[in-house]
Amino acid sequence: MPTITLPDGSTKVFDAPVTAYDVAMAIGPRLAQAALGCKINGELRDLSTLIEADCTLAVVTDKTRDKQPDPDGLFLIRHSAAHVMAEAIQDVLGKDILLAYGPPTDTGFFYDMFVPEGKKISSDHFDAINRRIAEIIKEDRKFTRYEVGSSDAMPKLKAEGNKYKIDNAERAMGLPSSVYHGAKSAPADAAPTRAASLSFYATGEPGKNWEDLCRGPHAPSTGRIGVAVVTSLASAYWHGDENSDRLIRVYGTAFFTQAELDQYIKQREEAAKRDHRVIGKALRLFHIDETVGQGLILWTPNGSIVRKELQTFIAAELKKQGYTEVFTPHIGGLDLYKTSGHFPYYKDAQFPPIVERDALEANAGCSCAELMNRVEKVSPRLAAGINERTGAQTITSDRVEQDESKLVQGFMLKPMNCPHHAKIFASAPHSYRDMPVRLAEFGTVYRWEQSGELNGMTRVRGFTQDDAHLFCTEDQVPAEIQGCLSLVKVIFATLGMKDYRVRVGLRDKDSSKFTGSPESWDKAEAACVAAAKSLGVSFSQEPGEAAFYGPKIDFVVKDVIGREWQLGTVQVDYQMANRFDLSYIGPDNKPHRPVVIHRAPFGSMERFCGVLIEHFAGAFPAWLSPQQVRVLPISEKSNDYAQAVLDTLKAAGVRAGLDLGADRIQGKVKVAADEKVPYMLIVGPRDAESRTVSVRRRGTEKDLGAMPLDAFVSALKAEIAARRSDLGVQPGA
RNA sequence: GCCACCGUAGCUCAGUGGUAGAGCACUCCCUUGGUAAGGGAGAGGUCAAGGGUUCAAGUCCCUUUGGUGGCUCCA
Repeated sequence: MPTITLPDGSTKVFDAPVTAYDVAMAIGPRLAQAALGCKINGELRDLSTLIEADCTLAVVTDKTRDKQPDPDGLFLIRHSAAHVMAEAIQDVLGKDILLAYGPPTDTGFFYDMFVPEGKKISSDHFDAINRRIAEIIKEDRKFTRYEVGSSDAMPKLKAEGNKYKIDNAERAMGLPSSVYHGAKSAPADAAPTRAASLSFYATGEPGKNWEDLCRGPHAPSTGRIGVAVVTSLASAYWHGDENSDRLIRVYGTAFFTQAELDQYIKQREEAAKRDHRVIGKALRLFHIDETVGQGLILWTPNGSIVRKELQTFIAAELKKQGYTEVFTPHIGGLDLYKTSGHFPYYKDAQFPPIVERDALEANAGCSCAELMNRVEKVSPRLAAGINERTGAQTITSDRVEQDESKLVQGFMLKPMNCPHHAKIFASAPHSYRDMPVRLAEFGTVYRWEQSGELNGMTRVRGFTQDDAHLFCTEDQVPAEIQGCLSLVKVIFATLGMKDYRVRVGLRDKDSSKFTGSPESWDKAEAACVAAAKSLGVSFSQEPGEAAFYGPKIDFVVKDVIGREWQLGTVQVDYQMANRFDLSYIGPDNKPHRPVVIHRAPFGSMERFCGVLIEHFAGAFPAWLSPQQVRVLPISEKSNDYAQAVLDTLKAAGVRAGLDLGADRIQGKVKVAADEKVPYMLIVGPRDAESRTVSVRRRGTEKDLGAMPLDAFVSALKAEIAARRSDLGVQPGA
């Protein structure tokens, strides 16, 4: 006799087990008709689920109460659409395509599948697949769930011979895998549930229509999907394991209506226009040249202005916060990075070392492997020093070369700035009275990112961090973290950036893999959490995500196509001072280890500017715009006055341009608008006579009227000085 | 690094084995026009690079290189 509690708090009592559909029907036939599934005790389930015990139940339809598309409803139809797409693909390309795994995602769904040798799925097949999907939807076949006991299920699957499904089933039942032997094989304790039976979904009648091993839930029938299409292809590894089978991941999406799908496609097209790679090319902000190298940004004059203004702004804020600026070279000796620990542990992520010519000649007979060995080994003295200071076998004996004459010295393009900064700190004695020491540098670093990961300005191989290292006493850590975050807050607020989130990486308390005392960690973690809270944006605490040397705070933003990029980071480091033997003299007249805070709140100028281009869609505020004003004479008759206006603007320090082209004014306006110049000054004979300018602000349809040139200049200068994020200069203001 | 797709004028792109194309930008001429492109002419190409098939290759095949989407990675 289940008593069912509905979302409004009311209850319905039934004297026998009922399905969710029956409950919906009892509420109203129109609801039952609209129902796609249900949530029982908060868990999304099929509409046909039989309810035998008391529970809370919400009927899921295509819309929420406030008439928005229901995410749970979308989840249901997309999960179902994944099945329909898989069936369509097998109909078009053959049953020998083996299905692996097909879940819904935020924007649609995908299905991973194994395409046998000699077969191919390409975008040429999309039309045929989409036609078949539409047919299956039109057939409006019911999704029929049936369960098979574990003893019967495995023979059934083995008979079907799809090893991926067998693997999925074994995982679901907590059995050891009989077919997957990858490194990422699920450990026994990772099996969350041991299902007593397996569920299958037939798209129609079991045994007659297409079916798939699937946990569910699904929409009631294919007709309820609305509209579904296949969108793109990619590859993916089985269980994300690169040593395992490579599968084809087919992406698709589904919506309740064609109009919603059309809108989604339109949104994607609009977003693509904001892409920093597109805008960067159109507005000539940066250039990447294959002869220079992949992932290496050439900052063209326009982009350089944006970057320089940003750096000037950041540098001014740093100065207010008591930072001192330093400069360090782009390379450093190998021993520096052996001391810091960056080499050779992260050698795969670095450009290979630069070895002196003499050393190369002396080792000419060596194999490549032996040469690398001689480059990577550490001298006994360096190893002994590090091991003593870190109180552990940080440099293991197999990495030490006793015969120092065999060691090959060299340099590295620096992957990080901290070793150089540590050496600056160590170059002079420090008293506790001097602390904290805050060393800041727009430091350029180089990392060997995998070629497939490179992306415009957001993932590159050479980039300039807005880096600084704060050398402080243990007590100063919380205040310094807070300082880093208030800097982020000021700059994001100035730029009008609100859409970012914060991750706080905490240690895994059950692990012993961290350096520094637990008390220090607790204090630093509390300080990170408190600082993150103070930002007033969404933040998450992620245990186990700390670096081994300390907790950290990361700032994450999304690009126009929804990919997340980590911008800045603030990391507390209890290890570096040990490795570099850093110290300050305390009030007790004894040396103490400082704590180091690494912080690059905007990550890199490259990534930050890339994100900024998308944030503003290329329409920068006046203070950042490569060209702030363009003077447009109505005709050649006004060229002299236009030139005088330009000279006045330039004398005032404004970045101004002049369009003396043979175009009519309409053409000049169009070009200036396309180039997203903040202010156009249209000048003709009338303006020349009264020494005024007709101001047309970016984004307005017409000019805002004439104003005296001097008034415009002073208003614009004020706007620039204030780093306003919107355009405000207008006549009469 | 892996898989798929792509690379034609400065930019955006047509061109399915038979003489290399368009629009914009650029240069010149006409037009002197008050707010999102007036008109005309000209110039501009090793069709990413290399190799192969073919009487003939931008087009088909192979290799290299770069880009895009995804996977994996990211101190």
